[in-house]
Amino acid sequence: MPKVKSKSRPLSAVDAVADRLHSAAIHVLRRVRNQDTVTGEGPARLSALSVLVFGGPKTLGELAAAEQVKPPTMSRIVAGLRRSRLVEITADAHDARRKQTHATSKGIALLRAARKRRVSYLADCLTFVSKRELASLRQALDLLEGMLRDRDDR
Amino acid sequence: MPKVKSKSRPLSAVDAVADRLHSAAIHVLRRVRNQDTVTGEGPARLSALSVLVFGGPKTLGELAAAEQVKPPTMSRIVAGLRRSRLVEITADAHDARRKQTHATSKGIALLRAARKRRVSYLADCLTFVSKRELASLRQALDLLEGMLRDRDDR
DNA sequence: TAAATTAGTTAGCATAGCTAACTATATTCC
DNA sequence: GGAATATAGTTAGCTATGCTAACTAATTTA
Repeated sequence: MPKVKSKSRPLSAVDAVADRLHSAAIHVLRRVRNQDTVTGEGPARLSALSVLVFGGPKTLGELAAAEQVKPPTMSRIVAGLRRSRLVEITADAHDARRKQTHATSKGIALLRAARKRRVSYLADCLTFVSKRELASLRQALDLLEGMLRDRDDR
Repeated sequence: MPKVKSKSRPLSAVDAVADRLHSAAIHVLRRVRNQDTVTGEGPARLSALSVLVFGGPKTLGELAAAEQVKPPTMSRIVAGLRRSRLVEITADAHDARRKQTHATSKGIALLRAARKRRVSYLADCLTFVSKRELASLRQALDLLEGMLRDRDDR
């Protein structure tokens, strides 16, 4: 959670970047979202499935935390994924309350295809970007990823 | 719509950046989203209101196009904003089918406050970022904004 | 002026978020 | 050991947001 209010640098400059960052994030996702509709699964399900595919099996609570939603919400998301045979649920060996959720091969395949479409779309958008610009984008992403890692609140 | 498939640069490098860009956009928005809950209005309403505040009055169709949703969806969003007295609807002078939607002063105030919260949150996250890093982020945003402008399909 | 198009709404469906209240299992504490 | 408490997940029910299909009303076109 952000606690520090400002520092030496003029705040307005940071504000402007923050504002543009927010706007750019919205617009990037809007474009990409359209590429996902063909999967037949909604964004919350695809996102949860992605956590399972790239992070391995998780309990419902872990998934909810990873996706920053409440348990009842994740319960329904997982139920939907299960109906579509994209995940399977198994009992936890050490705690009968917990349920391990893991992606099926169908789930893995679907996610990989979806990811490929998304990435292809953005990659196409980046086709005419110069090497130097691409490098600066990469640098900015390093920065953002670090920032998001440091501030993993909420 | 992306039509060109690739070019000279090795595709995997672009793919990796595209993938990271997608992921970063998701995570930035997830953080920021929480800051908006105190307004009592959902994301779709705030986003539509933002279009009205910063872009001036719009017809329902224009708003739907700007927000990339279908008219019935925007119809309901506008109805919600109206119930909360954040927008007002007036008849179009030239076409009786059209309805002009414009933000009220209450709507403008609410949006400004929400925007301030969002930007403050992100700005706080960026507080410990160096001048050089901030410059590279700014550069990357220039690039992204250009890319999004060029590809204003869908 | 009749037909076609366009703007917006209404109805009805699905997903996705929440809280409150519940069940079932684990843990803690006397 | 057993009662109280805490934790994991589900169920029920609300709101918001997306869609398509079908409708009304107004405008344009033929």
